[in-house]
Amino acid sequence: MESHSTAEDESGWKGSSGAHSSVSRWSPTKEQIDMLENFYKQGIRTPSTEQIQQITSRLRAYGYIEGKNVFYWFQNHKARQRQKLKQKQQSIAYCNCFLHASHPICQNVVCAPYCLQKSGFSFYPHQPKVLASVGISSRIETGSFGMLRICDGMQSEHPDYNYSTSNREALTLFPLHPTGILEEKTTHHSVDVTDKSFVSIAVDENGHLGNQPCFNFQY
Amino acid sequence: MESHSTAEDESGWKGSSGAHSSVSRWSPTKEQIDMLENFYKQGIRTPSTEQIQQITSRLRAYGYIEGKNVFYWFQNHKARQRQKLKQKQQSIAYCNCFLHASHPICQNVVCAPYCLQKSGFSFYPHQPKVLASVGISSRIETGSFGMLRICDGMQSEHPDYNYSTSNREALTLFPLHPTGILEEKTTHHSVDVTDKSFVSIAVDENGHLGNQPCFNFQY
DNA sequence: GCAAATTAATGATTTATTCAAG
DNA sequence: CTTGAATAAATCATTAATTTGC
Repeated sequence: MESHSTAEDESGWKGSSGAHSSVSRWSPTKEQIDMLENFYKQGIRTPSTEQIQQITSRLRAYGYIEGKNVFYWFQNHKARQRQKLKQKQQSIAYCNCFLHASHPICQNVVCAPYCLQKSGFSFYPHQPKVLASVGISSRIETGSFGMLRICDGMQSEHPDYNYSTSNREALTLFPLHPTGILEEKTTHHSVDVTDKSFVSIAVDENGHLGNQPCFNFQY
Repeated sequence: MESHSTAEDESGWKGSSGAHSSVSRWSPTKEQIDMLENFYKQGIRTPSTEQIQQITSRLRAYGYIEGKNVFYWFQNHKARQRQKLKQKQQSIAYCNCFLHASHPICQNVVCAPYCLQKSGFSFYPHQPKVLASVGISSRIETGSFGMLRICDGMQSEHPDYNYSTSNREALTLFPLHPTGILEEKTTHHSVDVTDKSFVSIAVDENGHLGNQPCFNFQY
C-alpha cells in the first residue's frame, strides 16, 4: 500500500489506469475523507479558492482529486450535516410536544422553543466567532464565488497532476485565514414557514437557538 | 467612443483605470448586454465551459469581462425570465378564475390549467428540442458543472487580457454544439406546492404546459 | 438643475433540490 | 442508501434609476 504520489490503483477512479476518461465520478479514499472531515471539524465550511487549492494539493497525496471535488464535498457535507441536525431538532421538538403540551398531538406544527437548556459544550469546535472589526461583509472577505467550472475541470480530460509540490511549506492550512470565521451569519432560518407546513426553528449550524445554545449531542 | 481593445473608461469598472482593484462588481456595457441577450435568444441557457470562454472572449472586445460574469449572467437571466413568466402565468390563471369559475373569488389558489389553447408560435426561437439518441442524461452531455471558481477569477486581481485573439476563427458560436439543446427537461415544476400557498402550474420555460403550448405573448 | 433619499435591477453567493453512480 | 455532481431557487449586496425637496 503505497498510497500516494502518482496515479495508481487507488487513484479514486475506476479505470485503474489513472486516465479516468469519461468514466463517472470521483470516489474519495478513506484517508481523503478522514482529512476532509478533519478540516470540517476545524470549522471550515465554505473554503475559499486558495483553501480549496491547498486542501486539494494535500489530499492528492492520497489519491486522485480535483478542486471541484473538494468544493462539492464541503457543499454536500455542510448541507447534509445541516439537514441531519434539522431532523434531529424536529424530532426532539416533536417529542417535547408530548412531554409538555396540553394538546396530545400537534402533528404538523412543531412547538418551537422547547430546547434542552444547554448541556455544557457547543458542538463543532468552531473557530471563534469574532466579528470583523472592519466593516466589510463576509462575502467580500472570503473572496469566494459560488462555483468553479471554466478552468478547474475545464480541460480536465487530462488531470495531469501538475500542481507541483512547490509551495508545500506555505500550507498553514489549519490556523487559516479569517475566512471561515465570518460565514456563520446565523443562517436566517428565522421562522421560515416555507414548504411542508412545518414551522422550522430559528437555529444556526451549531444548534443554537438565537443566542441560546439548544442541545448538543451528535451522531 | 472607441469602445474596444484595451481597458479604458468603458471598462465596466468604476475605477476608470482598468485596474478595478477591490471595487466590487462587474457592470456590463450596453453592447455586452445586447450580445448576451442575443445569445440567450439563440437558445443558450446553460453555456458549457467552452461556450463561456468563447462568449467571454468575444464580449471582451466591448469592455472588461470574465468568464464568471458570463456564467452568472446566464444563471440570473434564465432564472429571472422564468420567474417573470411564472408571474404572468399566475396572473392569467387568476384572471381566468374570474372568467370561468363559479366561485366569485378564489384568492389563494390558482385554478391551474385554464390556458389559452395555443396561439400558433412558440416563444423563444429555441434550438429544436431533439431528444438525444444516446441514452445519456442531459447533465452528463453538457459537461457543465454548476460553478466555476478556483481558476477563473482565481488570481484575477490582474485581469490581464491574456486570452489572446488566437483561436478567433474557431468561434462558430452560433451554430453551437448540441449542448444547449437538452437542457430543458421540462423543468419539473410538477405542481410544487411550495411557499405562498400558491399552486403553481407545470410548465416549461416556453410556457408549455406538459406538451401543450399554453399561451405565447411576451412583454 | 442637482444631490440626498428611495426604489428597482441585477451581479454575486449561498442553500435547497434533484439526479444518478456505486 | 449513501453521496458525488449539477442545477435551480432564494438571498444578499451593490449599482442604476427614480423620485423628492430645495
